[in-house]
Amino acid sequence: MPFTLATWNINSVRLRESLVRDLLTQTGVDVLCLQECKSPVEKIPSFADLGYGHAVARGQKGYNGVAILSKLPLEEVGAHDHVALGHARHVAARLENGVTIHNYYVPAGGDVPDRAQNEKFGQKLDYLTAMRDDFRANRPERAILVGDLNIAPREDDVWSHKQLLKVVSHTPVEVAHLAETQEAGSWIDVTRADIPEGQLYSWWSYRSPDWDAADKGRRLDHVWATPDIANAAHSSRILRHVRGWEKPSDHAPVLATFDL
Amino acid sequence: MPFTLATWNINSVRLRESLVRDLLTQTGVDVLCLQECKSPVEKIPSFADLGYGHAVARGQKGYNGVAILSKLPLEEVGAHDHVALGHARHVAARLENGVTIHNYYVPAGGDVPDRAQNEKFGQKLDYLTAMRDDFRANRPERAILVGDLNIAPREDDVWSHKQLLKVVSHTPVEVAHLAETQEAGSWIDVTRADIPEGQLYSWWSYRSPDWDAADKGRRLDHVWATPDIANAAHSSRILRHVRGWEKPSDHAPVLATFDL
DNA sequence: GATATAACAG
DNA sequence: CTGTTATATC
Repeated sequence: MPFTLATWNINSVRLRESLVRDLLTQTGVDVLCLQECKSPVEKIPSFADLGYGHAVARGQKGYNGVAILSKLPLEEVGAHDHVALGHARHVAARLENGVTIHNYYVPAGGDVPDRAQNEKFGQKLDYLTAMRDDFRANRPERAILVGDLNIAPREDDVWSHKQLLKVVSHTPVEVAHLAETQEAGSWIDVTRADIPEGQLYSWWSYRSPDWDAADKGRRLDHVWATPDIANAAHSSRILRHVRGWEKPSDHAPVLATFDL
Repeated sequence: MPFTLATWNINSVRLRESLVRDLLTQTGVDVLCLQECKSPVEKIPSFADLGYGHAVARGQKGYNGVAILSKLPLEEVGAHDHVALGHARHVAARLENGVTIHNYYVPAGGDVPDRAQNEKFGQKLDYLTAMRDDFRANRPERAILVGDLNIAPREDDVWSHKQLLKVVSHTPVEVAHLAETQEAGSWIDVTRADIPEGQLYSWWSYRSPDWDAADKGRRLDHVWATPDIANAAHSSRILRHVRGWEKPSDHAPVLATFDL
């Protein structure tokens, strides 16, 4: 049974409930992973009427928050609080086909890319290290990892590699940490396996009103899979037009289909 | 030349720019006096494209603020800061026919109708006294006074005279202060001269979702004129339906026409 | 209930 | 620029 999965940083699931509904209706994805729900779990809207009767989530009042909405039955298999930040940044669930889905929202890391000056930057790096150590300790199998990892690793994942080398999300130290995390789980970057060439972005700042023309984007949102199922993946795509919807999130949904 | 004038507490002119445009387009009033613009003067939207190329205003950042928008040429003739509150609560302008328009936003007065317990209530009374003294010192002629006076003077200006006797806006001491202010300028209550009988409200609280059915209103917004021009007034009306517009102000516009 | 402000975070 | 949380005001 092939299934299609999407990851989307929604930047408030309550404010953008109608956008989530539009995405679900228009794409019919089987699984939607959301980040930055900014909502306690009990106040996350239900999408059961659209066929998404299965959901697992972690939430808190004004910040962070992750949710997995699904047409297919789901079993929650835990949630990490790496670095003990007390943040709702991860939840995991297993489908009936045995595939585990990890939904992550990695800390943004603040403005200054220096852990001596900026505590948040250190927490971001430590968070990635904790993820790495977890994957080393518990090697993932038949697993998919999606989410807003807040790092654009490749030169063609940003609008200007040179201008972003010292900008949080594309600094060499972050990219190195992300690479270690990826290697630790033998994760395959499904989006880039499918679309190996060319500029690819999933986020455009709110601060540029002319985001589409200026196109100063970054690929912060990712779909990864373990090698045992990575070759089942295809049809990866980023729904750029969603960034242009009325009152949009600053992130666009990233999709992939798995024949499993 | 007859001209029609409206007064409307808009509760943020920037948030409700489209409502102001709708009112101007649908009524074609010659002069619109706004209160609670909640905007610095330089950030008040322009309505010149609708024919309202003349405007005078006083404003401050988050509170108060008054503006007169006009199709007819206007000359600003000053603004009072009664009681030296530093609030933008009055502006006056003169039309080419020699009529002076005063636009007032009298302080609301807080919750407790006792100047010993509630400083704001004292300021409201003092504001009215200062208005009175000004009219005694400078007797108005060929003048119109409009605005949110935050007092419903008559029994039929409130949904329940009895239940509001101790509620700020309808207490005897406020009504007495308003009467002195009115007498000092020999002001005629144009709305009540035109519509002498029956309940008449211009404000319904946001706190009642069912404002229309419950109809617990108060007439806080007034149109007054000096005796030399008061008999030229007719066709007074309160646009109650505007209170039911999408994202409304809690006040409805009050209109009058003057044949001058 | 509905505006505003401010500080914080993205 | 766009969210959140608070608080203050009407």
